[in-house]
Amino acid sequence: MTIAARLQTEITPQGTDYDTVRGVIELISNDYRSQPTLETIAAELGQSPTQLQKVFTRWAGLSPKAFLQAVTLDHAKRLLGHEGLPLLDASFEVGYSGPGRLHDLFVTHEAMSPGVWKAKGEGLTIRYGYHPSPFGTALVMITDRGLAGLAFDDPGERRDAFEDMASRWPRATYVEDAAATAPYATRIFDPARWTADAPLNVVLIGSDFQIRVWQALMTIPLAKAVTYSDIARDIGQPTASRAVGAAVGRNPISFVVPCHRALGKSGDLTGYHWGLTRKRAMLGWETGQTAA
DNA sequence: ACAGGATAATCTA
DNA sequence: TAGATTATCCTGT
Repeated sequence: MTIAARLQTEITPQGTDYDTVRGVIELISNDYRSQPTLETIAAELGQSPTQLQKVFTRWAGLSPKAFLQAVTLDHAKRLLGHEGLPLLDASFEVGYSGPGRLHDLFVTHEAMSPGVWKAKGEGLTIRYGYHPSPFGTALVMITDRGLAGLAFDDPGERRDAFEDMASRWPRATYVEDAAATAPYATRIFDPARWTADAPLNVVLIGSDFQIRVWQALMTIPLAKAVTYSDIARDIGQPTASRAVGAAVGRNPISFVVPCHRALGKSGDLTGYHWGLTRKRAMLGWETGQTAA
C-alpha cells in the first residue's frame, strides 16, 4: 500500500488505529520489564495477533515487532545518534522573521512580533477546527499568516485541548472554521504532501527565548532527536537546559514544531505536553516513515 | 515548581 | 578508592 493510500485509510474519522497503537504503547511502557510478547499484548487488548499486525503495518509501515523496538529506550538512544551526531544545523536564524526552508515537513516560519505575545493575542483572530490525525483528534489553529497552533484532544483528559490553547493567547478572538483548517490538517499529516513547492507556513507566537528554542527544534531531521542540553548549547545558553525544557513544553504547534524529538540526555523521554504515549507514538511512526 | 543537567559532596562496598 | 546515591546551582515562565 502506498503512503498516500495508507494515510487515506488512517485519517478516517474513527481513528481506531491510533487507539490500538496507544493501547500497545501504554502496555509495554507499564510492564516493559517483563518483555511481553506479541501474543500477550494482543490478548490483553482483546485482539488477535494478526489483527495487530495489520494495524501496525497500516499505521506506521512497521511490523509490530519493529514497532516495539522503535519505542524502547534503546531506540531513543539511537535516535540521538551518539556517533557523529549531525547536531543542529547552524543555519537557523536567531531573531525574528526570515523564513527558512526546513527539514522533512518543508516548513517556513516567522515569529510574530513580541507585542502580540505580550498583549496575549489582543487583536488577533484565530480560526480553529478539529480533524482526525494519526495521533488522535487534532485541534488546528490558524491566523491569516499561517498555522499558529496544533493540539491533540483526548476526550477523557484533565484539560480540554481548546481551553489549553486558548489560555495561551487569552485575548485573541476565536472563530470555529473547520473548512479553513482542514487543508492544514491534510497537509501536515500526509507525508506525500510534504513537498518544497507547497511549503507550510507557521507563525510562532511566544517570548524571544521560546522562539529561539522552537526554531532550534525545527532543524532536527525526521526520526532524529537531540537532547535538551544540545538545544541549550545551540542557542548560546549552555546552562539553561532546564529553561529549554520549559520552553519546549510550551510549544504551541505540536508535531509540526517537533518537540517530540527532544529527549533527556540519557535517552529518557522525560515528558510531553500531550502525553508521553503520544510522544512515543510519534517517534515510532517517524521511524516507520524512514523505513519506507 | 518545572519536560534538564553539570558538578561537587557524601556515602558504600 | 572506584562507583553509586544525594545536594546544589543554573535558567526563563
